[in-house]
Amino acid sequence: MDLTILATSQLIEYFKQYFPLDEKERYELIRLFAEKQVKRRHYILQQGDVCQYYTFVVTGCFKMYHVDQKGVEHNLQFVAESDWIADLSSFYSEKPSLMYIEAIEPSTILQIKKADLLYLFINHHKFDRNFRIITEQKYMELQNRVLENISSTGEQRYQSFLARYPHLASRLPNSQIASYLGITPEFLSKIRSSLVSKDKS
Amino acid sequence: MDLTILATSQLIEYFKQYFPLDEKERYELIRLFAEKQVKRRHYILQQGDVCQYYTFVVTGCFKMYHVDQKGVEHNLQFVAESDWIADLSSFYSEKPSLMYIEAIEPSTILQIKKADLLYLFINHHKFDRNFRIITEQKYMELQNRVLENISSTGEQRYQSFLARYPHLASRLPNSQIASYLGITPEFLSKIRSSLVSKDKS
DNA sequence: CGAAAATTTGACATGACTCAACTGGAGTGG
DNA sequence: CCACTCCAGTTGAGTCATGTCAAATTTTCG
Repeated sequence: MDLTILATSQLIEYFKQYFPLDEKERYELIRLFAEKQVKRRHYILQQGDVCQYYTFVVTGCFKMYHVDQKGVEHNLQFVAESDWIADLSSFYSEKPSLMYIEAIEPSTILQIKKADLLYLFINHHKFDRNFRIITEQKYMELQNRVLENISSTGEQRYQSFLARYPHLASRLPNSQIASYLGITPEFLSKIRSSLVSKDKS
Repeated sequence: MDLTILATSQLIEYFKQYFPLDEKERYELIRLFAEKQVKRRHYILQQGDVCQYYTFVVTGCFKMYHVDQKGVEHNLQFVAESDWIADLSSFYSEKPSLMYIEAIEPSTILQIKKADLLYLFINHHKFDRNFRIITEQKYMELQNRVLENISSTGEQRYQSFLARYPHLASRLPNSQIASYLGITPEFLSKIRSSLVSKDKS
């Protein structure tokens, strides 16, 4: 049995949210996306490498992060089922990435190479549209995050993260969430214990 | 003389960076984008209104900001010549916006309505591609900003802003830059004076 | 079960905010 | 051309938010 077809059918379902795909388009997805299993703590991108693939997460969960000069990790994003991940800047420029993309859970992914994605864009312009819409949605999310970063305290950002991404919050260690919020794990721990005492009162 | 054609020619030049346009496409741009003059301190979007237009800035400069419950402004972005501005979230959902978009300088803009933009996407798929690329680039920029927000001090973010957007920094009052960076104007002033004494030594 | 990782806690240090007072231009009107 | 106002920017004192480091505790997973 060809597992790729199973995984790809999830990708096809995903695209149907936006626009129905015809048979030729479905065929191209099956042909151009390669399935891969990734173990927990394994990388699909490491700092210094060029990001070669645009990745669709079928099952599992990843984090993309940067490591600064002091060796501290800063989580830029988490992605789980039916979501996309790539370091776009490295992917399009073909320059070494500053990021790591690491599996937080054992995961199944579908990957497409840059040349194949460009082929898709040129020959099936529906994908230009799909990726325009996907990117616009991610842009809005990111804009929201920036707004919170410049206007809210760590406590407010934490509560907002819990409310917005409950499916992620329950799967992630707090230290990872702290890194995403831009605070230290110690400080997040203090926030959490102060929330507990607020709840009681 | 039709000034719209002059302004639109700048828009056409802008699109040429990505892909050349044929005559029909140029004609559609001229037909669907409306030129407008905006005076300093005037708004093209106010909180509570639906964002009706996707706006291309021909000359001048705008800021998009949110006003929180305490009445404090938080600058989400600045845009100047040959750049785009809209509250995408309100534009696509047609729900009231939480943002203001205000001219910082007397400006000339070109605006397109949602229905006309969708018409463009459907009938000239090159624009799906152009806007996919534009949004991808803005996404990368925003991702960079998030990374700085969660990993750097106010001083580092200020220096990085000066280096990355010199054409904006020279035109903006410091209080506006402080709001963009997520710090108070007083604190930015202290950062600036500490940088001066560092320079001397 | 045991080792390693994650979380909590406390003392202290620093970044950043608040508020209020002061300074120094950039208009504006006489 | 001067006096006046107004607003952005600066400065200082006190405070709050968050970071640092180290140690204790709990949880996770092999």
